[in-house]
Amino acid sequence: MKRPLTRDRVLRAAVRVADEGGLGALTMRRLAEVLGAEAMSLYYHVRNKEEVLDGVVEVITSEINDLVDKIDLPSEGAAWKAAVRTRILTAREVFLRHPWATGVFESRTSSNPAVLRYNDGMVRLLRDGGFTHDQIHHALHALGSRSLGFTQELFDPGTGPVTEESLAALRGMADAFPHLVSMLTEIAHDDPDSTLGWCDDQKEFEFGLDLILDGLDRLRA
Amino acid sequence: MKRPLTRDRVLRAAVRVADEGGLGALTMRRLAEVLGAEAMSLYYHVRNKEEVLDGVVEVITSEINDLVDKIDLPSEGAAWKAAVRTRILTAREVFLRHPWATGVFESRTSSNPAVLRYNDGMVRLLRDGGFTHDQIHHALHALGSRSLGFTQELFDPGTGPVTEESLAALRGMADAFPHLVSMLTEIAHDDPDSTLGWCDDQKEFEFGLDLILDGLDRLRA
DNA sequence: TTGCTCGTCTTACGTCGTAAGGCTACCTTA
DNA sequence: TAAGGTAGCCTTACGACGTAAGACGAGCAA
Repeated sequence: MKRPLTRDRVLRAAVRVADEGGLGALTMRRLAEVLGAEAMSLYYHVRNKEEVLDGVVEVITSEINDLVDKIDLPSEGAAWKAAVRTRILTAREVFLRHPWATGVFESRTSSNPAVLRYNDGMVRLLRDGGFTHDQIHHALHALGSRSLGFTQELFDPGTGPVTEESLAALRGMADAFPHLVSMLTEIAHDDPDSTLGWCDDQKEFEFGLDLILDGLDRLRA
Repeated sequence: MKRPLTRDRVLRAAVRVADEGGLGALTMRRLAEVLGAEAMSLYYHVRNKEEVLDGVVEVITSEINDLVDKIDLPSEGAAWKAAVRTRILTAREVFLRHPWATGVFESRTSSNPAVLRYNDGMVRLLRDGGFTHDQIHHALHALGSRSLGFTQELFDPGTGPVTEESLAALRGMADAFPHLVSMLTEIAHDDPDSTLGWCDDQKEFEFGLDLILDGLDRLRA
């Protein structure tokens, strides 16, 4: 890395570092290292680490915008739903490439240009669908982070495949959490194709998304 | 603070420290200080800071469980919706008391007993409503963190009240984000009761919640 | 009395973000 | 062309963090 430092190069390098080593690896020193510079040199291009993280949000969101800008789908009237659905699932792909990034988005109320631009496009699609501005406002809040393609999961029976041990552990909790356990055992039984693990994140995301989009569709004038 | 240290006292103190100074104030040294001890003494009762944070999740969720356990509402058949709604809005109150806590929940896949117990109760209510186990599973994923009463907002026109300056700033962005700006100006105009700020978080939360609950209700057999 | 073990404290290490200021290469301007 | 300034990068150092290693004292068991 011999080229001169740039705010833009710094931010792109930050994404690269996090891609390789996770968010924990994103250190000012490590960031400088991959740029062939010293930590303090970064501060000429960036006020502090917070600004690096803000910049990361911007880089990721720009990546999303580049993708969704290429989508050319009708959005007038009833077509709004498919258009919004595609937009959101496209954005989601970016977060699948940068799994660490959701944590950064969660930690700041991002009002940078890229995020505003993404939301602007969202408002346009909903407007095409015939929603009022007030409805659109509610819709954006109802979608929350889902509009960018990710959700906060609190319920996760465990990553990894459904093993015999985990089923045994489940049976051990049947007394303490009877309803939960009987649900999970049925889930595991219904889907013996257990290599995928307990839950199919993508399917669940789409289920929740469709639930909301269908609900919104019913509100249209 | 002269009483002997306890894992439980440590965890409760952690919640207190975060309540007073935010999550950033939750330091092993600060935590020891409010307990009248030294930092390293904590490690006898707690493996590391991660375990403190896990414990904080447990304390907060227990606080939630204490509240929702007192709810005595019918949940059979169509009554499921009101029961779940009340449960979730009750949980939400706890996070309004501990605003910093959402960040802790987000940062870990919490499978501690308290969270399992909360989810167990949720499954029971949905079961009472007549949902299949498979539907309940989808429902829990669709609700995500909303089942505990909080959401990840990415869209926030700005905290604080709607001032003349912020409206002027809005007009300045009309060229870059036309749809977004025209929506926001209409929102601000429709609701001149601007002291509340741009968005009523509680109203928006309930809107999104009802959207999902209504959608689920239509799936019932 | 002796010795163990439980709970706490002292000291210290490595890592983090970053403040303060030094060094050089280049540009401006007389 | 010489003088001075500034842009860009670096060195050094500080305080805060999590925590490893082990010392210390009190209480109990033998």
